[in-house]
Amino acid sequence: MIKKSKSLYALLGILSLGPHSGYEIKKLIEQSLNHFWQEGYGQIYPNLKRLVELDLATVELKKQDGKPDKKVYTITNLGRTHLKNWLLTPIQELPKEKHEILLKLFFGQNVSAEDNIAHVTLYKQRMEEVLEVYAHIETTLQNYDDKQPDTVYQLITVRNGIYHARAALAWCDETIEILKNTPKNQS
Amino acid sequence: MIKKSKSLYALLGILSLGPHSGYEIKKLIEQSLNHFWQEGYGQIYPNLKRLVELDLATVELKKQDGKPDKKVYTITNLGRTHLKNWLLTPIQELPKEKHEILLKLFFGQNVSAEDNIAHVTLYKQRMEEVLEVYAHIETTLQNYDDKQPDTVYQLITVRNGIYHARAALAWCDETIEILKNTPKNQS
DNA sequence: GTAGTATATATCAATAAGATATATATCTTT
DNA sequence: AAAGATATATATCTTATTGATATATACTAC
Repeated sequence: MIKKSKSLYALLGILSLGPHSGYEIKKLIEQSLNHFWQEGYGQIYPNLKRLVELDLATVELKKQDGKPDKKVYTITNLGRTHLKNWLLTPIQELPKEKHEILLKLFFGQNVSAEDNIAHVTLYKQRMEEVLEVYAHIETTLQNYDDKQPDTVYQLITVRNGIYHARAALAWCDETIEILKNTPKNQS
Repeated sequence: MIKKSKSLYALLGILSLGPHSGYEIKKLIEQSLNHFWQEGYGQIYPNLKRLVELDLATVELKKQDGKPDKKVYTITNLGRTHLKNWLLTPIQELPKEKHEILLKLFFGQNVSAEDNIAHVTLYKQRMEEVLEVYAHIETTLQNYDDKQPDTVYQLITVRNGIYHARAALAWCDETIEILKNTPKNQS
């Protein structure tokens, strides 16, 4: 166990799939983990250095033609052990959300019902787009003939996104109906 | 508009409900906003100072019998204007979640299916407890005879929590079934 | 009387987020 | 061919946030 920070484990997890540079890791997180995890460069580069200092990864400078040189990080056996230890540790706490639209709605009596309906309508549109993206990823994963062992794990995380998005859409419909029947009480 | 930070608006929103001390605000956020918003003392006290500096709130020292003195903050008219401006601004982005269990499951091929099922089972238990809490709050809100204007807004935020929790539980059931049918592939 | 809890404010260190600086190279448009 | 946008790649800086801790008062329960 290193610390409470899960950033290092996120990086170790990515490196367990293969050697990567910091830039590649950022792209990978944006493409695959974005709906439940985010890391910025300000976290990735210092933490990759730390991984090397802790002997959990090694670095190698790779020269590329037509592109700037890159530093490729490879997980060590010690790194794999640390990752597995963390993967076996029971989850500590439930995810904490910072949900801007709910914060606005909680103080909704300061503005009109119409203004609040507008927020929910916009949120619904965004979530419909998100759901489409997830549905597309799901289809892609299901069409893999070669059932690689990690496909199942990618699938269940995407399925989580789909469940969440559908729940959000149902809540939007209910909320819009409730707010439509709210008497005007502009303060 | 002050900054990108929504902490100040969360504080202004609380103060729009009535004058409060920093300690009271912390308790209020823990009790009412916890499922979609969190603030620590390290945010609350410095930001209350900022609110006063920006003329968005005023302070008053209140002596109490049996309890330490407290500083009561009151929202100003300028503060209400700022709050309303923010409440009328369309939501900027979708909530970003840091979801520990999904991070672990994404790298789940590094351990056994049973280990991953254990995580989901624990998560399901936690979410069942959370759902019960929300359901209780919902009942309390619905039993208010005097339909205060802000009750509706509290209700829709709690309903959001209920939708989320139910979706999480359904996902847990599906995920456990999928993982039960996963061949052993301990790496 | 002393341990624990509640009230109340403040602050520090660690972590995280967001933005920007720097550099190389390609591709597209004028 | 110059200009501008985009992609690759790393690094860093400031601000924001979290989590923990320090300080103090006073009530409650054993």
